[in-house]
Amino acid sequence: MTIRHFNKVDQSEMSFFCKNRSTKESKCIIRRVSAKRQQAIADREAELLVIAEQLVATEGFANFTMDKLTNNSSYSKGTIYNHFNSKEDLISALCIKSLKKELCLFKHAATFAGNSREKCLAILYAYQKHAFEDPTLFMCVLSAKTPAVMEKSSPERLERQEELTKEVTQFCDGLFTDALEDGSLVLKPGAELNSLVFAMWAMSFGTNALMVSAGALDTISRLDNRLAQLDNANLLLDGMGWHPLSDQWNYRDTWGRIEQQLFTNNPAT
Amino acid sequence: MTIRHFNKVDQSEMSFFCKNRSTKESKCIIRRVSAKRQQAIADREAELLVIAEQLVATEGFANFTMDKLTNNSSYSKGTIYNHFNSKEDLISALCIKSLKKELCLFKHAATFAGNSREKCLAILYAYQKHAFEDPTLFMCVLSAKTPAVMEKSSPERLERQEELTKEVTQFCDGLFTDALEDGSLVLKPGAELNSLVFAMWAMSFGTNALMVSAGALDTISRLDNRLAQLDNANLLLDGMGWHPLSDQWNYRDTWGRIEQQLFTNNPAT
DNA sequence: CGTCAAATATGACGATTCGTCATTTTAACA
DNA sequence: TGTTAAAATGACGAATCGTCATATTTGACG
Repeated sequence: MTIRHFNKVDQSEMSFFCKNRSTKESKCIIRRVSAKRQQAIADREAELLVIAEQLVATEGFANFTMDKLTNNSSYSKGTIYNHFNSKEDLISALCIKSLKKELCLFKHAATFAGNSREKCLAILYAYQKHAFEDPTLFMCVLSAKTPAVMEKSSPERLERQEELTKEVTQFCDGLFTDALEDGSLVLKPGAELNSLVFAMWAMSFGTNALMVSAGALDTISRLDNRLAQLDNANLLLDGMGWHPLSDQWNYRDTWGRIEQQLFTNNPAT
Repeated sequence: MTIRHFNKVDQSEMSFFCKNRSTKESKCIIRRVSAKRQQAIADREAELLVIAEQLVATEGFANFTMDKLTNNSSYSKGTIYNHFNSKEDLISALCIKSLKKELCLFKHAATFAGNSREKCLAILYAYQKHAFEDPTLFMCVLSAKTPAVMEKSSPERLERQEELTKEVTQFCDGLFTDALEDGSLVLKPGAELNSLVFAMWAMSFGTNALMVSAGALDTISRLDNRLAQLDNANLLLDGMGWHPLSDQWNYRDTWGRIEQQLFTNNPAT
């Protein structure tokens, strides 16, 4: 069960290790932690997250315990609590992992060769793909917004979450700005760019959240999973007046091309 | 802290009491539980939910425990576990309470005197009002969709949740059907009524969920809370082609009238 | 009104799980 | 190789969960 080997992991994402262990009377000579060790810690954190994700996926959130994580990893409880100061903090970390994956997918999606509205759809395709391929991770984003988790996870991780969320929205801002510049999107009087971005975010988040978590309801299961996000987006983007409108362009075709060109054979991970 | 008195509560919502205690060798004469007692049980369940909600609101989900519920009520642990077979089951019950309140508000909203699109907005207004006035309860709906809760709450409650959700969507179906009949809404070729209802659901749910749970993010906090739901809805409904379109009608005015006529002085609860 | 059996309430208890901390181990640097 | 700070360990106390044997209450019936 235990995963043996991992590629090196970006250290900048490492948790703030040892934060409460600063010696009261610190010597003037502070021994710098070696890069090698730092790397080892970052790798281990990634390893722990993978194991945690597997456990959550197979046994469910409810049955996931820190003790099980301990038993399924090669580390001790104390070590694990050096990384995550509570179970909720770990959920928060999974949420961050999810956001980072999203951002990565989004950037890949933005390379789609097409008009501005098609690029927007590419992002949404990536979002949906993420939610469906990795529902555990996607649900972590949802769970992390839950008071139960927010209240007990470390301030550092909450801040990181916020940072990443902001980064995502800024990324989307860019898409809309481009569309405004090339004239395919024109702000209606009284409308703001911000509110358009928020609308798209709310719509796509709501769509994914309902599909993943309430997919069993027959109101939803009767829909075509692969097209729900596209259909919803088309309604909204038409409403914004983002050209070409859906009756002037075959976006179903676009959807297929996005899948083929960006997300087959050569997936970005 | 303990609440003393409650009005009578609909018994049909009572949890399936005593379900695992059927005597192995049941006598032929099954003594019927008196209506009075049934009522008492239903009342108590409502009372417990109110206390639980207060506790969650003041101390947060994370710090809410069944022991605290026990201490803050006049009943013992065993009695409480007769109502809710786990902490998660209780969350589920709160979710059901929330859905019932929503449905009630929606029905009240549907009495708004206006065209079909205005009625739709009235529903959304009610939805937003609920989310903002009672965020704890609204978040319960979110939490209840979380695997942690789904996995541990009783099948009966999960079923009830599903039932209520279905009832809400059918209610929305009605709105759309009316609009189709009076011609203010025309299905685009290839579109289905189902997917339009789902789109509106996803949009409004996503909007509320983000506003309530991520409201601290400055991307969101810069928006006008009271109008976000309206603005998003207008974009979407314009995209559906639901007449009168937002440039042909002053829906901001409608929004104000909804508030005044339906939700001031004489609120439905 | 008194009796009795079924329904319901109680809270002590065992089992988990959480998170901590005194101690041991590791590894960087001289 | 020796020294010392950082990091790992796992036993432990506290808190919570959910159960169950026992006590109490209810109300149908004589």
